[in-house]
Amino acid sequence: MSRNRTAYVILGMLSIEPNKSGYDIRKAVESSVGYFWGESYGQIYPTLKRLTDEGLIVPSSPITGPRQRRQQYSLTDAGHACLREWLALPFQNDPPRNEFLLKLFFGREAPPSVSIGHIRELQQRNQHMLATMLELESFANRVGAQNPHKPYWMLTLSLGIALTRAALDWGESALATLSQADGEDHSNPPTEKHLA
Amino acid sequence: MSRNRTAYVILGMLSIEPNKSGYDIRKAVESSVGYFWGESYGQIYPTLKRLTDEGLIVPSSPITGPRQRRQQYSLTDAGHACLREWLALPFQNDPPRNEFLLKLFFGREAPPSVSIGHIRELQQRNQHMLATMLELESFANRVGAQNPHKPYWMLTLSLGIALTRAALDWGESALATLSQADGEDHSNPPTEKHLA
DNA sequence: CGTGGCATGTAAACGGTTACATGATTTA
DNA sequence: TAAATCATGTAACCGTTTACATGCCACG
Repeated sequence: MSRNRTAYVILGMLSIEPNKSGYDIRKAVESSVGYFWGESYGQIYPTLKRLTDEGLIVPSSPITGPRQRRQQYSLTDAGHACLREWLALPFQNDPPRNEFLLKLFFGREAPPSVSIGHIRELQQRNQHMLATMLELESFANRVGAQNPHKPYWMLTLSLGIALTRAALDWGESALATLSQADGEDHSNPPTEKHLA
Repeated sequence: MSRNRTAYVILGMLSIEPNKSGYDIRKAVESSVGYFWGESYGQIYPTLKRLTDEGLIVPSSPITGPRQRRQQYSLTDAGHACLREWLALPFQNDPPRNEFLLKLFFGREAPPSVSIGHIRELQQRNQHMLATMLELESFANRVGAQNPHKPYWMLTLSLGIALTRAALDWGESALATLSQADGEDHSNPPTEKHLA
């Protein structure tokens, strides 16, 4: 039943702003929902073709020949309806896969410095993410005050910001905990046995 | 270069407690790291065979015939080393894909009640998750006080708890925001046009 | 003895990324 | 016109899930 989610990303982006090419869509995804969703060209272009075949989108501007530059698309009424239908369906939580937490969970197999290093790296990435999202937030506040999508965009942003802040707080105390343990507990990692 | 992550989950679980079967490993994953990692049998069993071929694990108990019941495995020294090597490698953050946020981002395409419903559903799932994790936490505190893995397990748990709490807080205020908007703004969702 | 659940395993399909190929446009 | 970059597209591969097949064991 459930179709490719990439299709709905495309429909959604075109519903916000018509006349977008595959390239445009990719860019828009990256710069708006990039912190919780990713798409690759290898997924976008075939899906654009499929959606066209199904009549959910239409090529809107220059159709000059194969490999033309900047082929743009817009939603049809059917496409619009399809998007709304999907929106009303219950969301699935995508299977959780957090390699950072996985390594931390098995952390006792290695010296504490390994886990400490991972947490420091996580902190850096989160600080960077936080800065990006705050920038996006203030940008959205300055521009487009009356954009009807804005309330929803701000909601997604504020969740991202809240989660990242919580993670940063956690990281601080986790580093404190592990540094302390590192000082006390040196025999922890079970080192290679010296067998013949 | 990078091999299947399932392999490391298996190595990690066997490093914590040897003599586990594929079934055991699946159960252990579900009940310990289930809130940030998932594995399916279709992934575990082939990987067990491959790891055996590569000498990273060994079948430890009854080898009676094909399809024997409860074939168990343990780590070899090579397997142990392989696990530690992987632990020290930088973690990759898995591509973010949050369908809830995606639907919320496009939320203005539908009536506010749709987004409100999704957020309510999210709140319920998160409350359930929080309860599970808090239970796990108190269990870990009661039992296994001197388990050497415990500090690391508690760290992963506390991050999960912190993130879930942050999400719940966000959900409350998001519901308030949207309910308010729902009252004021009824013309928002562009409804189906009445064309012949 | 037979039924239901436990445990193992496999094949096929799927969603997605990666790497590559290619044309078209800008810029120097 | 040469080089760089923009934009489109495709084929191969990969990890994972799903559905199914199959025996084994416990329990009525």
